[in-house]
Amino acid sequence: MEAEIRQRLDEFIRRKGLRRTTQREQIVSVVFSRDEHFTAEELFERVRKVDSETSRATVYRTLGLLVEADLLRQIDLGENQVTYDPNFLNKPSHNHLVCIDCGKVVEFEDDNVDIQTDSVSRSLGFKTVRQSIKIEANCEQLRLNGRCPNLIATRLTGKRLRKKR
Amino acid sequence: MEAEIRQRLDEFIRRKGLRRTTQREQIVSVVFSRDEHFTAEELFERVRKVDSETSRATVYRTLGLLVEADLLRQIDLGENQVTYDPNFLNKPSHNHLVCIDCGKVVEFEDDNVDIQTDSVSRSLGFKTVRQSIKIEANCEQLRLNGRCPNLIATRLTGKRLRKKR
DNA sequence: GTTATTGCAAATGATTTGCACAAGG
DNA sequence: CCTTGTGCAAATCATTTGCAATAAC
Repeated sequence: MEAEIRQRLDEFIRRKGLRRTTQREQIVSVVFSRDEHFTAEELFERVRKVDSETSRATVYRTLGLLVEADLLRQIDLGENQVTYDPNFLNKPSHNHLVCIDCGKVVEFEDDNVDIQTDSVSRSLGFKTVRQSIKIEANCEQLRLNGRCPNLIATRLTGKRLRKKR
Repeated sequence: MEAEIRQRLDEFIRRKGLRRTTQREQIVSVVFSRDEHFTAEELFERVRKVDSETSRATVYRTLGLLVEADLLRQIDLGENQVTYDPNFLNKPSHNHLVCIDCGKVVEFEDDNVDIQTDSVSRSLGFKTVRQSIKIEANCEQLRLNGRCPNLIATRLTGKRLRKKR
């Protein structure tokens, strides 16, 4: 994975007449070191642990680059900050289900859904380039058993639940 | 339509122990006087024409109320501001296709899509509460004939194309 | 050497909030 | 009256930008 990312990025950098810098290298390796979604601020903090000099501005600028190079995608999870998803290289057509009970985000790929949405596009006279689906849903286990396995899993892994505000 | 909105809003206001104010009445009637999507700022300008005293803060606060009452929905069209959609009362399960060529937004409802996404939810152990789908697509007519009827229609009706930035 | 890139701090822009006054019930 | 709502201006918060210094190529 790493290799393909480097390659794509180098290609992008060459094509655009940009430069390979230490900061970009570091940011990219932090971005793709995990498959979790993140915000710019969260990335900034992670990057700072690797290099305490890197500025917030450079993080934002590099994020813009990665999105432009289509290595990273912005997704809308209903927060006030933009969320970034590093998993589109592995799962080019995945979408997101957000648990209303615990905030957990589940990624899914489903060909039938894609077929249906493509069909909608076509019938409207368009050709789908990309789509984003967000399903907000309740956990059935919680409703039936009063316990949400996702909630528990989420607590255990320490993943962030819903945003404060 | 108007009647049902008033009724729902009154019910919401009563239930929450809120008050009916001139500003709220005016804002609501402006919001539902058209079926176009709008931003808070655009609404503010429209409201100002009716009552030049109304503040931006009240517009924002009322928007929050309407969303909470589920009379209005926030949608993500990839702009930097939140977009509001007043059409969910008429079309409870509609979604959006955005033309990459001209920025036109087309609303669509499709039962098959809903069936597929519900099925995805179920298979993951969830129960869908709501979903939002954004299809980004190219206009086939533009590709085939070099002309985009939507683009033309959009120009004629003077609707806003893509955001500046 | 050029030209792109960085870090910093200041600017921006949308949205929110504290507060004194006004208005609904 | 008593409490909620409003307008105003200031505050927030994420993100962007101008600029002088720094680093790619």
